Order: sequence, then structure tokens, then C-alpha cells
Amino acid sequence: MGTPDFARTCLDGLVCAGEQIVGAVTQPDRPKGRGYLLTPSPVKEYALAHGIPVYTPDTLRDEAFAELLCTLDPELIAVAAYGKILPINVLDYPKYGCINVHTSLLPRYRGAAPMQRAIMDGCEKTGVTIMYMAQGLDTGDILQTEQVPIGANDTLEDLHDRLAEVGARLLPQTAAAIAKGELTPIPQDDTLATYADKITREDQELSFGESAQRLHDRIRALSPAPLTRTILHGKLLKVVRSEVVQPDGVHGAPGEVIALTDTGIHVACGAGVLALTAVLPEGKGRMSAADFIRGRKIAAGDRLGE
RNA sequence: CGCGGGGUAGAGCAGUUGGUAGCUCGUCGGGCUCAUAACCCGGAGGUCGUAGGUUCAAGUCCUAUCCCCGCAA
Repeated sequence: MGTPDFARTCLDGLVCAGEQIVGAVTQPDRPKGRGYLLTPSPVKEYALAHGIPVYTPDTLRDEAFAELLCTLDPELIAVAAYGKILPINVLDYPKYGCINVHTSLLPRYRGAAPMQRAIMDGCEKTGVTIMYMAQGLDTGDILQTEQVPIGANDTLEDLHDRLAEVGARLLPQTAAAIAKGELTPIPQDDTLATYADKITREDQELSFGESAQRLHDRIRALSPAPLTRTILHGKLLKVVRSEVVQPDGVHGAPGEVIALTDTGIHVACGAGVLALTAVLPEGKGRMSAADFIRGRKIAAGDRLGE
């Protein structure tokens, strides 16, 4: 059971490992993009392409799904970013239980946006945890974990891809080990738990009163989507990539453009200087800062953020 | 019919009330010699998305059509 790219990669891991997949459960097609075209989830596309039966129930809490469960009769349910809470009757059904792939080192970063929050917080490492699912939010007993370092300039995309790879490898491995009874579940230490809240519009706003490093962390945590945002010349400007030029010191009013180089727009922050190296202007596509500057849309002394 | 932006030199853009197409960067040639976004001179490179229409004259107005993108979900 899963929905986005991350889940698709994990499913691929199971398929490649030769596991017998009785069905893939994913979110129903949703209106997406310009014109609200109904679009299937990555998991659905993958499953269809591989001859796996696909199910897109609107709810798991009705008779129809209970019957489906009995019909498919899975020995194990693997979940990765499905997007719905599994009711207790589903959790209890499979012989080998329900396991979940979570993109953090639990009990840290339980919740919806563990990768984003880890980068945003400036963490130097995170990881993948495979655990049994319990009724609480990401509270189940841990089966396996693998640490993954976060580079100083890694973006969400970089980390996501790396963790997906790990998940795709760890998931089938864990499933096989469970079947052989080789794993001992380890309860989480709830006192160490932290929560990774969903990303909100507020999380996307850049406030240049913060340090260059924190802004940089935020920018890479939300790139390539949904991206951080600020205002330039009264128009929305999203920041795709950045570099910390000076980690500390005051070099101008926060948000003030203090220099333009062939690689970036240097902006004074509460502490240090940040270079915006790739941006996305309103109504345009992504472009390098150099290209943006060439369009004569910015000059030293301009202010970002208002 | 969700809202909106745009298709003009390799890239990013400008092009005023319609009158032989410009800017920055890159590129090529030459010069200087270095700075700290190097500088100077010169050159190449554009069927202005496509098809019609209005007009003495259209990148610029009208119609149709294709494509790209942002937002929002």
C-alpha cells in the first residue's frame, strides 16, 4: 500500500526481490495539473505496468474493503507513504502483520514530512526505519534501520532518492526475515520521539532575518518541491537552490541584495550572506541565477521579501 | 470550461501610439594585460511558435491553431 514515487520505488524493490504481490492499494486518481486532469498515482502506474492488480478504495473502513482483504488474503502488508490511516481490523489481518517504511530514524521525526524536517533542521544524518504498524502515528516496534548521511548541500530530491533506494532494498529483506522469524521487534523509546509536521505555506516563506545557514537548510529541504518563496519587485520569486557564501557577520539589511555574480544573487541575512543560485520567477520556469540576472530584473540594493 | 504568464539570435529579456529588430551574457576574430562580475575594438547569428486576415506598411491590431510554464488542488 502506497502512493507517491517513494512508494513506487519500494514496490519495485519487492517485485525485484521476487515477492508475490497479490495487490497494490493506492489513493484514487486525483485531479492534477492544469485543467485538473485526473492522474493516477505513481504506484498505480507501476502496478498496471507490471500486471499487479490495483485497488483504489476511498476508505478502508467499510465492508467492501474488509471483503477485499479476505479475498486477497495477504500474508503481509507493506506500507510506504500510502496517505490513509489503516484501521485496526486491517492492521490485525495479515499473518505476518503490517510493516511500514518510514524515512527517518525512529523515534525521531515521526509523521508526515520526516525528510523535509531533517534537512530543515540541519541534521547530518537520517535514515530508513522498517517497523511494525501500530495504532499510534509511527509508533510501532522497529524491525530494521539503516542510517543515511545528509550532505551539507543535499536537497530533498537528493535525500529522497537515496532513501527510496534504501527502502527498496530494506523492505524485501525485512519481509523475508520476518517470514523466517529472524527478527526481534524493538519497541520505540517514546521519550525520544519528535514529530515532523506537514509542510505548510508558512514553512515556505523565507525570512532573511534568519541566518544564511538556516535559510539554506530550508531552501534545500523544500527543493524541488514545493520550494521556498519570497517577494522581489512585488512578484513571487521561488528559490530553487542556494549556497552559503558567508556563515556569519552582518553584511547589510536582511533581504538586501548586496552583490550579483555569475553564479548567484548574494543576499544579506540576519547572519551571513546567502547566494541564491537558481530561482523560479512567477509565471516562468526554473532558471539559473545567472540567467535571471541577465534578464535585467535585479540590481544590487534591491530588497527581497517585500 | 479552476486561475494566470509566455513563445523575438545559443541563454535570459526589451521592443513605446503598427513604419526596414535591440539589450545583457555566451560565441568567433583582434587588442591590451590582468584583476578581483577584467577591459577595449570588431564580427557571425533571428522565417519575431504556426496559419490566415486588416493595412501602403505588423514582432506590434484581429481570428484560428500548436507548444511551454507558473499558481492552485
